[in-house]
Amino acid sequence: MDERERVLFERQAHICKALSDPKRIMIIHELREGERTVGDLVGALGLAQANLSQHLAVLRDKGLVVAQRRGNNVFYSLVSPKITEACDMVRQVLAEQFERSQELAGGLLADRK
Amino acid sequence: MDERERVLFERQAHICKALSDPKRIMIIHELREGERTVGDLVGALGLAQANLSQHLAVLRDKGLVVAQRRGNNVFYSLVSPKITEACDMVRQVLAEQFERSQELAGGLLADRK
DNA sequence: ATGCTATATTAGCATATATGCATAGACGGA
DNA sequence: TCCGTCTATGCATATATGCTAATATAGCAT
Repeated sequence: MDERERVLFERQAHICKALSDPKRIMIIHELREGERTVGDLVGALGLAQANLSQHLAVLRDKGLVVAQRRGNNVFYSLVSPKITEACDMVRQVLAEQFERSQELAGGLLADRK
Repeated sequence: MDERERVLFERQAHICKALSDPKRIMIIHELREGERTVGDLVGALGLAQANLSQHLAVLRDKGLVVAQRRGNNVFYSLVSPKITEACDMVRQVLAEQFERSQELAGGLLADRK
């Protein structure tokens, strides 16, 4: 495993870390519909403004969202649709996990009859 | 945002958290070639056995890998190819980030001449 | 049983992260 | 300029994470 690859893995890990908080996933989920102001997000997600702003800062630092100030508001949007796709793939992993646990549950019922 | 969705986001976050460490990404990268014993992984990745074992435990707990004992060895493998796909999508996000920074760098050079 | 190899777990420490609260900064309007 | 609104930052604290070293468990062979 060479050094270059090691660095890539590290950066990949950083991106995943940005996605590893439910509130940040909610933010991304909301932004997939289009750009939103901080106030919009506070309303939609019911988070405290300061807290939301901190999570937005994390997403900004990892390069997943961009902020544009327009007048009194700051509009956030996703840097790339790939981000949504990545989240969707993780969702699919999750879906498979549920399927597997349903199979197990089904097995239990089958044993019973 | 209903309760059900909130729970999903939390579980999604847990999966991402499992992917948010470079060593664990290396493990997954290695496992995409097929199943590996803990010893194989120690050799391939150059991690301390105890440390590796802990990371494997994380991946196990989050349901991303499975362990099967055969004789004296424990073989690990990915539960699903979707996991690899999810990692690949994250990699693509990373790739886009590099492209963007190259564009910026290109802009600098252009300004200079 | 004993010992050997392979793997897992525990404890302790250092570092990082999330959160709430208070406050600071930016912008538009009077 | 002063005010009100929108957004960001700093600080204190609680919790989580990763690492190492030591120890425990499981299976195989003698």
